[in-house]
Amino acid sequence: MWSATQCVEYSVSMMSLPALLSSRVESVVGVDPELRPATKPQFGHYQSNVALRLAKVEGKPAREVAERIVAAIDLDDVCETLDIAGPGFINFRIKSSVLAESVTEQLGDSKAGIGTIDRPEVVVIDYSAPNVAKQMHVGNLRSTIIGDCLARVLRVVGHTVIPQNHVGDWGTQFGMLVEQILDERIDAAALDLTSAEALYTRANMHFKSDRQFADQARQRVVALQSGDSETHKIWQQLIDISLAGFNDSYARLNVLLTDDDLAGESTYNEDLPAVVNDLESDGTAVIDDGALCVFVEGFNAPMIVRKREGGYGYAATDLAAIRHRVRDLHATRLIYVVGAPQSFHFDQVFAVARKAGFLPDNVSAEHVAFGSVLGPDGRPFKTRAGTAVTLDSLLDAAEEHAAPPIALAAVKYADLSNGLNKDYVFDVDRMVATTGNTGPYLQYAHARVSQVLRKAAADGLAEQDRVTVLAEPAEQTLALALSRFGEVVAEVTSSLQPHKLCAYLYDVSGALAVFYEQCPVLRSEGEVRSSRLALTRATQRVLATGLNLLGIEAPERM
RNA sequence: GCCCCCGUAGCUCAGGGGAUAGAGCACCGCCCUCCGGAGGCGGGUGCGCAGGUUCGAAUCCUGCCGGGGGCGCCA
Repeated sequence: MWSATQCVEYSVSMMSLPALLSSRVESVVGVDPELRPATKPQFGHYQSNVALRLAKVEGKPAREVAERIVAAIDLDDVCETLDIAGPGFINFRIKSSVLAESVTEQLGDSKAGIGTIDRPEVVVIDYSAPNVAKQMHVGNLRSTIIGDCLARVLRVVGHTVIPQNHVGDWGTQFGMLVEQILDERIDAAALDLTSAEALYTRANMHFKSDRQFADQARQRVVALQSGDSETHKIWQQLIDISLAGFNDSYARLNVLLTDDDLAGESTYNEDLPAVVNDLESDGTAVIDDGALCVFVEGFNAPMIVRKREGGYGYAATDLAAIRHRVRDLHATRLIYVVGAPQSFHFDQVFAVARKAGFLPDNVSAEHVAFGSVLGPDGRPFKTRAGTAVTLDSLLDAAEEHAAPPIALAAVKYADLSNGLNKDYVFDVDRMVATTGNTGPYLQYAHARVSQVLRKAAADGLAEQDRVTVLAEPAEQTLALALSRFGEVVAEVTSSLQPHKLCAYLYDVSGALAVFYEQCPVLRSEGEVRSSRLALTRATQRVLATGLNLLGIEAPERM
């Protein structure tokens, strides 16, 4: 059901080098040549297996097909002589003058080679969504920073991004919380997030152990939903202290979310009767065992939109949210950055929304399902005390190893650099590490190039803006890596996998490190020096821009 | 019972049907008269098991084994 977004076409305003190569080859062979970065330096810069695939169709030896293709392609202006290798791979080595020109163009581009999309969309991204009266913990971290990264990436290519923070501010637990506050005669306005969470725990225990209290809590939910003023006042106080706590966390995490992005579950409360009415009136939803259900083929359980007692569940809220995002916000792409355990729920909600007409065919809906955070024992992660690790304690631990911007980079990158799908094992030592494939390593690369450029400026060297010499392998490797930036960013806008951007930036940093060791910049002279300075500037821009897309600061000194 | 995800080096993880499967950590060496050593270079008997599709499978299909998650009135 997500195929609509998988075939979005990218046409960049500035044709990137890989795109140029690909289109030239395709014009000859008639199919996507599936150009890939070469797996080994001796195979050139890009490789294609198109001859092997065509050989099967044509019933001819692959090398023969490859020879015919190579003879027909005119790439003399872009590549060195094409090589045919192994069973029939075609290897492309870009002329260093072309590579140099490409990096020069990139350096002059305001977005460092990131293309702008032809058909901008309105994209709603649902992420973060912490629960009121609970501190943010490491589980909330993933949604928040992944969503933040995707928002930045989609925005930079030209989409209109509308973040929606679907805060958990509605439902049964608030009856429990309000009732506990009244029971303990607490002034809710005097609570902070930590004490509210403790209250939550007490309320939960009370609810389970005291039947009378549980009944009162249920009645309190009804009072809340019907607008009882005393109940609503206490609820609002809980919201206020929670939002203040969340904003502290967002500020500390340096993410873009603001109060403008808040759209908690409660905001859809008034829509629910109408939404459910729509479903019921056209027969999409039917009463079953007292509850109003939607049965969808392929799902072994119905989606309950209205409970037997008449209350609405979170399925109804999510349907209302979809309706709002499509009808009022005019979104054509909906993205949900929510944990993998919710996969069934979202599959079902999307299917029901399609059936009900809330989700037209021209609007896509994707669940970016990320894995759970596990402890070293492979079980969902808890502290020794059995509670989730708070965000603040994790950041505190990281700041014992490095200054705040570096520590934050370590934590964010440790998370973003993992594939989304899999659960990942939480390890404080690894998350706060600053050596190896880490956020601080990328920042360090940026700080090094910044240092070189700072010294160049101090030496009276004007900003160089042309790469003209790429004689050394280390220079070529770096230039080649830089030229791929736009493709990688475009890939992330469709696959929604931030770890690919991480891997790319790590590649660039590695190429930079080798260049830095082998190719003196300031101690070289003449055209070599000016070219290397330009290459250094291009590297700085790609690293700074890329880190920014990850939501990570790129300091010039560290 | 049914469904989804996962299983790759000692550990944590990348791998878009293609060439000799790669990083980081850890461990052992080496590299500072050299733009920043948070660095570079060198060191490896690893794709859970068994079939299948294919010229070619870590990747696709089937069945097992192992781990996690989900499956009508919590959100």
